[in-house]
Amino acid sequence: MARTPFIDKNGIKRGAWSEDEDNKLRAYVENFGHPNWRQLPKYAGLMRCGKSCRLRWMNYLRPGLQKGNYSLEEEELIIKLHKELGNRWSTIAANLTGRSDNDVKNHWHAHLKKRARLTNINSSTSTKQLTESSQSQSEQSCKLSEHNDQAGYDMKELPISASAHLVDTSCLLEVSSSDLSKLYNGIDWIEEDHIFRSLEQLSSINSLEEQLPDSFCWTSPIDNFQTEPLDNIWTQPFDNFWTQPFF
DNA sequence: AAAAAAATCAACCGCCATTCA
DNA sequence: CTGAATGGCGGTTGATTTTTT
Repeated sequence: MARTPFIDKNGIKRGAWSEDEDNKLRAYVENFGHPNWRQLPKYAGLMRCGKSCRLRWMNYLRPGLQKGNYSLEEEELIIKLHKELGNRWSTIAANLTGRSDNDVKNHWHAHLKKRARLTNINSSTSTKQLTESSQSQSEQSCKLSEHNDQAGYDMKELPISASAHLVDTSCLLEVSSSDLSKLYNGIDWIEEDHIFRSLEQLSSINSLEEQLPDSFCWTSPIDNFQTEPLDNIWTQPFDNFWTQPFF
């Protein structure tokens, strides 16, 4: 993951930090603070440049930092703030406890970008409606075919069906067709390359739950699903499937 | 089992704003 | 005012790990 450590032509160490370096930096900052990052490595006994020390402290060593395991609430907040603020990562990170701007930025690019795009695609069905739909469990209908993916998200795996019903707040759409109900968790579902097929009776949902992302929010109206790889699904007959355009 | 592709994420780079001599 | 020093920010990279083929 990290870059291979090396000494540059000025005698400055670069690349991944060793545990020993971490300890030196941590010990120094905890005792003396960081009034001057450029001077710090000299006094802390580090061969790093000040910039590297600052980065290491801010993104990794700083107390109270939280790594990984973003909650659904955090992810939704990031998406919301990004929509309002754009790529102002430090401002966005400041609204989350224990997250560095670098970490938030990485998480955005790795996990949230596509989901946010779908949220935009679904903007004709507002967040308000999404919430109301979830609370009342009434079905809010929207035409998938009306959605225009201006952001260029690759929707190649999604068939267009007659209608879609929002069923909860975590980008879940229940897609209905004449003889088959399918469910997908927006982007996460596509990333997983699975389709969630509704079955009338299913003894267990364990296998599905294991494959869902941590952020997945299970909702009561959909009790029984099983997963199948997309390839399996697409080889099976499907009403109007091949005549319907993709989006 | 092996190779290729994708994902991950720590660290780097260049630029900008502010401070200060 | 000017310019150097500094902290901070956002875009990007790339080594390693994980997943897929």
